[in-house]
Amino acid sequence: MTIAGEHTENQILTSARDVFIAKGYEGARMQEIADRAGINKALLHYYFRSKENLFDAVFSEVASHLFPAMKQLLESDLGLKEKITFFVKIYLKALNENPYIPAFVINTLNTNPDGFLKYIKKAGVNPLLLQKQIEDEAGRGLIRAVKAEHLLVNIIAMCIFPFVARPIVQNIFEMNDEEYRFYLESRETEIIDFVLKSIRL
Amino acid sequence: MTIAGEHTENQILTSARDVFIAKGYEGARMQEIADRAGINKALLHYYFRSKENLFDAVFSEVASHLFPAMKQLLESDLGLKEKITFFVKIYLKALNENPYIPAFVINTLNTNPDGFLKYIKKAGVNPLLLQKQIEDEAGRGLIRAVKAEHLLVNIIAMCIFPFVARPIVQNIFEMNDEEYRFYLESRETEIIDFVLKSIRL
DNA sequence: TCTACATTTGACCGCTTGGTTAAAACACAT
DNA sequence: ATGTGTTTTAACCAAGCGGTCAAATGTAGA
Repeated sequence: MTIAGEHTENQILTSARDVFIAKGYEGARMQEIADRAGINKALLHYYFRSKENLFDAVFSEVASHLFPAMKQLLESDLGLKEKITFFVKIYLKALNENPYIPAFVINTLNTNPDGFLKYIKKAGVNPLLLQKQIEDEAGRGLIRAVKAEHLLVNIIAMCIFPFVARPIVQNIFEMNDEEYRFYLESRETEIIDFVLKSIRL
Repeated sequence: MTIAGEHTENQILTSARDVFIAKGYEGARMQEIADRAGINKALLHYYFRSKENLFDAVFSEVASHLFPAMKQLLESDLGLKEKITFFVKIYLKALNENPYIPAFVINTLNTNPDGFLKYIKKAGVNPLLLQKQIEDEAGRGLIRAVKAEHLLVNIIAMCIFPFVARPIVQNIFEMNDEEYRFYLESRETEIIDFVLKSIRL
């Protein structure tokens, strides 16, 4: 692969990601991806043999950024409260930089449930360590006992939801875009506070 | 409209809802909707002039079931803790009966953001009442002070997330379908407990 | 400059899609 | 039975889709 070739390939991947995220798999058009990449449509098939291949390439790139940070943090040796604090901060920062990814993932997840297991499995997120830490700190009277599979889901849910359901939330609370940006910012301390308050003794 | 006609129309709406939810707007095929309804494809256009019209009909029906229950509960005169308890129970029950609706709504919300505001506005969910009640009960020392726009979002997020991200959650925690059903059931008391613990003084 | 290979293009293809049409089948009041 | 309006159908259409192909262009070493 030449340097020019790599540049073209990256251009395609970037354009494809944008279009797939905005329109979903079925709604995305190979022509539009080609146009945005500034190339001929036939060239898409030269680099990625089919639409499905192209989508797989895009998705695996997105997925590869999704889990490792989570895994790394879960396996660090911080105290639980610090771990939760950092996790929420890192996670919300990542979401702010890619606000459309969760909806994209959810959409793909539900219209095409197959083909995901490999990415999830490969990520190797292991909640057992978290459970152990919870039990340990609960035993030492630092927090109350909670189940890891609920705590983790609760935290992630609270982080992601305002991004995937933005139009609903924004409208019910009658915020403009500026106010919503502010609202998203304020959720960082709010979620951390909410969780820590809940798991205190 | 004759009785037979109404029957056909309902048949179409039911089939259309199933297909739209399973495949999304772009992925849904008029032919498949017709087949499932046991009728000719041309008859779809006789009752609903276009695919877009049919989708609107389906979505407005779904949306009309989404908010009224929420609104009614928020405006009832229960104490906050009872209100939260009932809300989670009712909401999870509705989700269990229609587990694919949230993903469908999120998908539509993000690929076609327009046309939603009317349903949301019409629903008239008013969080001001909730905020007032929170301030009141906080003033009386029953709970700590929280912001309604965070509390409400937190609760709904925790309820919905395991339904829209089921494949991920199920896989990370290595559950089979039976175990996941059980997990979803256990979340009811877990969420209620998590929230009430968080807002205690 | 010639050669061999990778990259890029415009034109094209078969198929599926949402949508139309004219006629048939039905329902029902007279 | 007949006429009238509604409901249903098979056949069809133009447009748009993902994908292909042969030819053109670029790029490097010999």
